Amino acid sequence: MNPGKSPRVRFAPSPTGYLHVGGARTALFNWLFARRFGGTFILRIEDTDFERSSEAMVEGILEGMRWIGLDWDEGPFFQSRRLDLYTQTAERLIAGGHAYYCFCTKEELEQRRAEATAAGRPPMYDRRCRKIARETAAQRRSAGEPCAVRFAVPEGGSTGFDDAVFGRVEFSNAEIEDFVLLRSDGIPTYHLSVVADDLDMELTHIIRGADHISNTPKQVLQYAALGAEMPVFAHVPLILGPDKTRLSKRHGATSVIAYKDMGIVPEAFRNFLALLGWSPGTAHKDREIFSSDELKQLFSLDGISKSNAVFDNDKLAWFNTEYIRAYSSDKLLPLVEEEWRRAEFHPARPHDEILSLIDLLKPRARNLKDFGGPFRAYFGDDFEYDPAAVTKFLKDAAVRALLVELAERYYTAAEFTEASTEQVLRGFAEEKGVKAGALINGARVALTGQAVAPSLFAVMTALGRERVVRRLRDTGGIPGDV
RNA sequence: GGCGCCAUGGUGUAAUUGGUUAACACGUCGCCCUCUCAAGGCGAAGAGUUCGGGUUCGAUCCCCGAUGGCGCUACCA
Repeated sequence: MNPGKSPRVRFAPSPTGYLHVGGARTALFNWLFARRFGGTFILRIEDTDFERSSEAMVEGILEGMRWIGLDWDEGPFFQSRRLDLYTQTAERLIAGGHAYYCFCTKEELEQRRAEATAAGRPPMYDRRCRKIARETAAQRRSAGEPCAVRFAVPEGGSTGFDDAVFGRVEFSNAEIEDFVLLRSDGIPTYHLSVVADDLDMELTHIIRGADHISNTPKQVLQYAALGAEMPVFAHVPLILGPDKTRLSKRHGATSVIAYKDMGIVPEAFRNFLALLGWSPGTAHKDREIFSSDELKQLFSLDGISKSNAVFDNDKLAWFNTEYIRAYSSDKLLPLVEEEWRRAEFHPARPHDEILSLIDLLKPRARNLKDFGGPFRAYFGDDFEYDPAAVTKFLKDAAVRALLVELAERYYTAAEFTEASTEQVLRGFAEEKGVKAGALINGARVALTGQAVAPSLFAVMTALGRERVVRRLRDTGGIPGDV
């Protein structure tokens, strides 16, 4: 790294879709890198493809970044508002003899490309406009003939760069075509706008997806032509779906926000993402859970692996439960409340009771959704009985009848504590000659609607005597097979 | 097709950078615990490092080749 110069990095998504997991990880790595080395993290929106870009997508990207907790120091900058910079850069390139006007139309190019492919030749631009004399070109241009600007790639030799993760990468110039810098409508292509901006924003490190490796030489060529100092390139391997093909909607959620909607805790997602394609190394090889601060302290480019990584939902789910379990109830509350809002559920319990209920339930939570679904019965009376749970533990009419009878024991009991409720139930079971377990399991379903719950007597005291009695009395009316 | 990159159990990653019984985590399976389900505890299966050659006393690690996967191959980014 360049000593004495604090790093400047950027995340530069194009708003043609929501923030997807690959982009999110690239953003995360950039952010981590900047934070680790006291650098600057810049957000730049590459919206020069007017056809496909939209403002809604910009908002979606920002939302995704905020959700995983990535804050940027500069921007967001929009390339669509910086067009002057690109035309100026193109002019500099033309003046220096590194670029030229091309009058070929899109249709002509397509046709020639098709012909070349059919003839088995590489479908590269044949450089015919490169031969047009400068004055002639200027004339045709001022006469109003539409033209694009192409970069004049050197005829021989090769172009390469030292990638911080892949090492030396070299391409023969013969493989690089004279790519378009400025379209005939004056809008720059990606190739031009990236280098113009990366230069203008004085970026020191370009950390981006490995899918950009192949067009990096096009940028290197421009740096050289402009006499500019090259940044350090660090390409990050891609994230694949379980079938090892590029992650796409086919594999389920691809948008980061979808994971929020699925009940994933942002810190868990971030932690999971950080370890996809990066490792803190031997010193921490036995750890998986890293706080944001720890990641900021540990991250470095040389921990990035070279091979693509498969996105594993199971592992993400594991991170999620780890985080939920580790959270204090008041830290978890806002997340749970958001889930409730989404589910249009309005808990009918006082604040402090809600907190202790969260503490009671979180060891069994894998997902924020649990609080809006399976755990509803704890927070209010608006809940449903899980049919599978009913068939499992309440299909016996005798058990149901006993539970109704048991309700009266609790109604008249002197006290209602964890110990006393257990004592009452076990005594009752013995008296009736049934196994306590049968009653306990049945009561669990009657009280919570679920077959899964914390210890029954903890549940009872958490619910309170009034609810327990009422729900047990209603046991007979619970729908399901008897 | 051309060019580039990559290759450690099913998945994510380690391996003092040539010397280990190839480690950890997720997942899977079994047992214990038990009022359910998780968790937890204990244990197991699962890779000889894609394959084939080399270099070396010795290769996961270096070299060559093959195979496979991925990426790029636009007046998209």
